[in-house]
Amino acid sequence: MDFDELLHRGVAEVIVEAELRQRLAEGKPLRLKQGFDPTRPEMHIGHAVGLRKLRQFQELGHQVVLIVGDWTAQIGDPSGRDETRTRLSAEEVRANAEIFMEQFFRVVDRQRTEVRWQSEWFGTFRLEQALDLAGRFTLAQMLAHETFRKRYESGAGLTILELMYPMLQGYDSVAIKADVEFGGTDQKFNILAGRELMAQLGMTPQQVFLVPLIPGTDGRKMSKTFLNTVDIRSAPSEMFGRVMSMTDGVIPLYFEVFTDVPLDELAEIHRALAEGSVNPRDLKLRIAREVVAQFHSPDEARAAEEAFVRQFVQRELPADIPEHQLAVPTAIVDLMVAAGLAASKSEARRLIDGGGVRIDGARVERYDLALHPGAGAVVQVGRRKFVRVV
RNA sequence: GGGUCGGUACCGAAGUGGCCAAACGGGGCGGUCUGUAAAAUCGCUGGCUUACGCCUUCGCAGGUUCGAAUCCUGCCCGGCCCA
Repeated sequence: MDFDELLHRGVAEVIVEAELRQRLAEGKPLRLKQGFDPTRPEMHIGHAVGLRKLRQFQELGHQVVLIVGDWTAQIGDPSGRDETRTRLSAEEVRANAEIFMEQFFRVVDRQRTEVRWQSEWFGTFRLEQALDLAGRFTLAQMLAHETFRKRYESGAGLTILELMYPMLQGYDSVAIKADVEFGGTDQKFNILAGRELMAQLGMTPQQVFLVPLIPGTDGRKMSKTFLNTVDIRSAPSEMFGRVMSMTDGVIPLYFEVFTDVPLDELAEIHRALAEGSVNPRDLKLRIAREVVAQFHSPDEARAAEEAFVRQFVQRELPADIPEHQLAVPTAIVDLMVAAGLAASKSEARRLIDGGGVRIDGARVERYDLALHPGAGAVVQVGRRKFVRVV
């Protein structure tokens, strides 16, 4: 991969690009810092954009340094937050770190990664050092940060502790001698603080590498609250389906950031979409296949695709239907609740009223329809929930 | 510390004594259509009940009333203004 693609494909901003380019050209291994906030260990593929970048750098021989923010987790990153965040216990941090790393190393090469905990240097930090740090930044500098300024001006709570956050994150860079720090665009301020601090201490300031926020499957900001995420920990079939539900508008971008499809082919895809000479579904299948292959394996991706095509394109029953054991004849509504197809009997009835429930393909009309043990009947709710009665 | 406005279902937001399980919008779920896309369109969106109906819910706790989300008292939480 050439430097142009490395520094531009799926990248929001590089500061200072000319310097980083120079360092890359020198060919010496760079230390790439990636911080991790242990308050939020769950990742979706939006986060993977940055991980893929780290991997690409690793392929060129560079070293990733993953920092577990066990100390700053006590403060809570104020970036983009309106409220003070809750703190975590040491056990919670440890458990979250494990969850995080399991996902992280699905993309990033473990062999070329050094894992460091903030407590290594902050655990023995003296007040003297903390004061020295605080003395290197002015209030005006901190208030230049949009988040801080808004909270300060609106009269909402803003503690001195929170003002320390960027300094601590910056000190991490000093401690591990980072050459480049990676992060989302929301990390710009914090990473720049590190750059500033390093310069003050006579070190070569780290370069800033910012990756963009990727829209979710519906085109809005990818967020749990919109239910438009594709979670890295989701099972292959689930992941495949979630990717397939993407709206057409994000297809080109997803190709760009989640696959290695060459740039000229990317342009080709753009054109084909615009003139309607390709079925968008086929493009989506390809993205889904590549995404699942990355987080699981090519074999699982193939299996997920086959299952998907069978179930949703050919409209056949999925190969793998969960079974529900029955001891005595049971009314359909009770079965639905017991098998998790409906949250309550009232909901089960509403689903039946709405025509969303089928047994062996035939629409259910009555609430009291009985199912018998061992019948092997397949109960379907909506398009994707199935249970076989045994 | 004072003043003031407010806390309603997943979210936003009406309702200000009975017609309120609670308008409307969003989201979600389901039907039709389809490419598990979008757009359209129809229905549902507290629980129990085959059903009549019953039960729980409008920040929390009490009270007034035949009857309260709506009135009163206390408490908790938030916004704005003053100090």
